[in-house]
Amino acid sequence: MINTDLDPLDREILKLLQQDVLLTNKEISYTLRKSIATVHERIRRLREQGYIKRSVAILDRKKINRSLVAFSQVLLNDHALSTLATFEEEVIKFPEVMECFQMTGTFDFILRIATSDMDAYHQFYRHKLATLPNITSIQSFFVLSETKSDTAYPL
Amino acid sequence: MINTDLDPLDREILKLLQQDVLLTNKEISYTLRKSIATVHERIRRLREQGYIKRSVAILDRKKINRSLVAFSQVLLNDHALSTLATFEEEVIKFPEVMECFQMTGTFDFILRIATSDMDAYHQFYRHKLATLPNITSIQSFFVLSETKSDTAYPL
DNA sequence: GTTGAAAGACCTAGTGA
DNA sequence: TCACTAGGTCTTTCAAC
Repeated sequence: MINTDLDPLDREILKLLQQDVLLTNKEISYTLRKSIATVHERIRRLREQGYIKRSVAILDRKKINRSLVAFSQVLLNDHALSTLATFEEEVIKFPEVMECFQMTGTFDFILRIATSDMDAYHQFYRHKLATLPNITSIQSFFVLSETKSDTAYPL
Repeated sequence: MINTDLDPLDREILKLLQQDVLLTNKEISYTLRKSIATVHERIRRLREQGYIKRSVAILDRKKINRSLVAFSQVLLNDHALSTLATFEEEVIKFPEVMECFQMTGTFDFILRIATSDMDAYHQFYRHKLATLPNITSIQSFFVLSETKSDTAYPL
């Protein structure tokens, strides 16, 4: 697919939808001084071409009993393809694991873990994460406060 | 406010909206075998009570030229309130900084940085991040691959 | 690519059960 | 909680520019 670059109107629409995807075409068209049909067509194209991957509700994690967030750095015994693949396959099955990235540097993976409290993290660590094969070390860091947490990319 | 706990219907609705917030009340009511009026009232309450914080479009970062993601661990010279506050105030102004968490452990903050490539990261590091006052050290790790990246909490 | 108009779908609030 | 209703809003399509 040709990477049809975004023009200024596309960018303005994406900025708005990154903040609030429930904005109506009418509201957007008013804000950007374009017709409803134009806005509608642009958004249809942005979805079809994959610029907009998903539209999701963001929950307040403290209200649903996920007050503790940890980042866990995992180092594996070796880097055989099967070792990496097995770790990835298994770790993403844990519901506590919100994100898993393979990394450059002094460890192999970084995980973002969300649990209700330290006790729940401990249970997760001891009975789930640490039981996976080929793990050399796990180092965990806990979030004290969220200074900024944004899903919107500047455009 | 009393923390009115979520009942099974609330949880099912939140599960669906975390995956796709554009589902119509009609579709949800069909899936969960409830009336549209019931679904409508539940969602209204979930928003009002703050369970649903925001509804956002998630973009494909590779398509908008943010291919490189880094985690940067920052250690400050001291932990005076003003030192912490100044760092936070300044760092969240950088558009490359998607997230900033104050952490427990051997460093003070972890940042998630999104840039177009390593050169852009280098520019950010050299001319923005490293110029902030009272920084002792910055250690950066780069994402090789995204194994899992979810905004939806299991319920 | 953009526009206005028109038809159909959906939202929302209300009533009564 | 549900079924039903009705007015108002929004989506989606399309011929025309």
